[in-house]
Amino acid sequence: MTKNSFFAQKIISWYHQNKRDLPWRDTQNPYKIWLSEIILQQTRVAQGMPYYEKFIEHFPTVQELAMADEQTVLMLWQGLGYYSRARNLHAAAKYISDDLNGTFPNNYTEIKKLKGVGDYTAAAISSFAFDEVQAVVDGNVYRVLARFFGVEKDITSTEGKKEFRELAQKLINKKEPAIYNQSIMEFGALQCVPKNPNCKVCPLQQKCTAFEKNLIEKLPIKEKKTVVKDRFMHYFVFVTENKTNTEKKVLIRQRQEGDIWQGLNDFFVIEFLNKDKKNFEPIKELQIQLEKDGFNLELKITTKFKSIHESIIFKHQLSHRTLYAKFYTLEIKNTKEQNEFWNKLKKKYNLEEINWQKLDKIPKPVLITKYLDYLSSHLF
DNA sequence: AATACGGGGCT
DNA sequence: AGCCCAGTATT
Repeated sequence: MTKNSFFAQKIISWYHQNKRDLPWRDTQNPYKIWLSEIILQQTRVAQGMPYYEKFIEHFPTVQELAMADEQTVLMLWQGLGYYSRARNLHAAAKYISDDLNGTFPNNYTEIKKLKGVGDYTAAAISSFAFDEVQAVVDGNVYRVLARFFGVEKDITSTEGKKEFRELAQKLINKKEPAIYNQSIMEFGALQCVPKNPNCKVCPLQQKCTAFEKNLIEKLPIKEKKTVVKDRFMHYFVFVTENKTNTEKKVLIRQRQEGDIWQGLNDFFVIEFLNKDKKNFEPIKELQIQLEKDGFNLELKITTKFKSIHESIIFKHQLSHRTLYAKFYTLEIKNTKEQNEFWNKLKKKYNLEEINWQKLDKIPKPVLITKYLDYLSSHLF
């Protein structure tokens, strides 16, 4: 038996004995498979599962997803991260519904034309839903192949990616491509895990190059590490002075293109990139910022506020950024002049006025949710 | 080829 | 604190 056929046979038989029962595995419905694959990009099964269930419940078919508005889709995606996935998912649903007559594309090339679908996802959908012979290459596949075949190429290089892709395509079982693809990924997720894999019970051990050469901990080789930069954020939460949350209004801002959290909502913010401003005085800094933006202030800004509450510093870790955020809640008085100030702020910074309670109903970054949770447990 | 883009879990 | 996760799009 060749090493290649040994590999394919062993992982498929391992799969039949060890596979998890996952809701997107008992179907060939391309919509459900597509949805699961988008959710699972850079995301663990355990984290993605509840989101998959929610989406299927809200949008049983691609048409219903297409008819939703983007804020609703982002609301359901809230907390999962990489929000372009949700926006692309929605855009692709509209494309399928409007331009493809509601029929899901049925081959690799057409599937890859969907926004948010790259090599991996196109291979996954076309093999799982349409039995096309397209080998998937995801993080699991890199690890399993690198170890078993002893491939020491850098998986972050263009050349390395190409080599793994060709190897994967050579190994795929042409009779049952879907099962083969599921097998190698499940094997990587459960058996050939990144740290401390239990090679003692591995059915591939006797022919595994990395095991033989003691390279398990070294492979796969990943040269480029992501650089994490700091961001210091000072959030200004403008609220009206009404007593109850029902009447209280707050100014929010929908985040725009070219930055994190596009399409989600937060508040007016003053930011520093490299290092935070020492002794940041919120009212003073706000005034400086407003004047810089051509704001014509008739009054000393301090007279406009009934109260100011300063939060603790929230440290929020993203994969590529460390965020340090502080929130200043500014209660604006309910007088004619102060209302005018409120309206100018709204217009100048494209803010939206909503009831405080409505904050629950709009999509927000986890950082903002943490702050709101902190507020309700410490102040009210 | 390099960088941006989230959040959570595990070591 | 670092690494990884059923990666993709943009520059």
